[in-house]
Amino acid sequence: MSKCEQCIVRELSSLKALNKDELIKLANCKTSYTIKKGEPIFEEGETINGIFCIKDGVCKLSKLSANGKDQIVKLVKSGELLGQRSMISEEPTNLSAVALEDMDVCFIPKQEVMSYFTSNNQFSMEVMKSICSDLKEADDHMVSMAQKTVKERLAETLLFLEDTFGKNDDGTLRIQLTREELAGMIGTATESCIRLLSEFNKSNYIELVGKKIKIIDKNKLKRLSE
Amino acid sequence: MSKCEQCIVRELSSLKALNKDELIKLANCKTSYTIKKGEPIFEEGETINGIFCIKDGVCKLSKLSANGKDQIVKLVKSGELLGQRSMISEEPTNLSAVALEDMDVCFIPKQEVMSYFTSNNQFSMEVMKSICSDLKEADDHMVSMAQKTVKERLAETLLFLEDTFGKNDDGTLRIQLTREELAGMIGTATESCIRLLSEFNKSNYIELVGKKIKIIDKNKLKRLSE
DNA sequence: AATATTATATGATATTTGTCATACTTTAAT
DNA sequence: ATTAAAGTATGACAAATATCATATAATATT
Repeated sequence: MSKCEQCIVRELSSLKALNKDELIKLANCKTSYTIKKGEPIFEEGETINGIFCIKDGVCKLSKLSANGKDQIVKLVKSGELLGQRSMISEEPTNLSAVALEDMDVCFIPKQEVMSYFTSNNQFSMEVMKSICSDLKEADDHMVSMAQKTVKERLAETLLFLEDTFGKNDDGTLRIQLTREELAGMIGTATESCIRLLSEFNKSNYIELVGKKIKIIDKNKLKRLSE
Repeated sequence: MSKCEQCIVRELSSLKALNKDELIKLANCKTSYTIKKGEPIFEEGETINGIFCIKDGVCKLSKLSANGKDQIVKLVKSGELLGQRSMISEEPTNLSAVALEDMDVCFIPKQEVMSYFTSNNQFSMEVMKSICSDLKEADDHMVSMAQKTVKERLAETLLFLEDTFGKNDDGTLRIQLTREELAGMIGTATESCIRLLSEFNKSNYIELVGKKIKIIDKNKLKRLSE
């Protein structure tokens, strides 16, 4: 059982509002474990009795739609918390969380989080702010989906992926998504996604290095996305 | 200056967690006013230093997209609070709020709300829950936008409007939206929306009574929306 | 190593949706 | 009351996107 004090999640998430005593309590009640790429952290419909701290790795939050396609709602990366929404609402989650890479995760039981809510007002405010920020993102995302073309959304998403997850040494996007997953992010058919990637490739906006994607012309993509 | 105790907003919103003393304080610091149909409560980019209580009427929360179309993100009706997101984030709002009918509204200054957050933990939890519920709705809405056809979304939206705002005596939807606004809700061109309404009309799923819409076959619409 | 499976790619085609033009109807303004 | 403006409606067409078919490449399995 490691201490939580130097953990990246404590540094970056709402947990930064916790004091020393609370951190010690936290270290004693958390459970940590690893999740292999492709495995779920939780699935649509489950009740979540606590929150997950992402120490390492990235996962996708997705929802299976009526037509059988998996819509990716959000990517969550190390330093972030997961499951707050469902825990606070006391409702089963509407999303599945599946690891895109091997992950290190901790689980904090609900009881513990609730005790912070009552004892530490700053923590409550931090959590509120982070949910508000999710809400703003979700609204903006919704407007994108409703008003932008698939091409615009693909350009936007590629830029987002580079900004958020960075590049490998060879310049390709560090985060590894299949074409199907990328299509699931922008809300389109896999074939349409592949076709547009080819088009971007031919136009020299991006370069396809096997399955990997390298952004060549950020400005063009940015202009395209607006 | 009226008391807040019997107000519908106090009954239905997070304000139900306030105690007597807090309600008296609230009644003393709130400002109430009316807003005419078509007028804004606030506009995209404004900083919001408090929350609005909707005593009567309905307003639309919308965002102007790059292509000049107004995407309606949410409708807010009497009994609900407005502006929490922006106030808590301490960021300018990303949405405009415009009255769809004449409205009665109260404004509670930020300072006052913040004092409830520190003094009344149950109030904080209620606000958190309501934002979480907005977030869930936004995510679901996003998936709809991404995965459903315009026809499915129109069917879904018509059912939502009847369920949420009810019917007039003649069976038409109580909430009065222009075709452009309805198109703005489902994220499509006004002409496409009108065309599909005509189609639904011909198929006897709905009846167009002038500008008003009357749902005839709920089940067919429900099946269509899935 | 050989085979099966999955992911990526592309063509052909159908369907959906947007755009532009125009007419008609209702509402607002003078 | 007349005119202007805005909202509703529909046709014709273009553009975007999905679907189905098939080929190839990469990966996993035996």
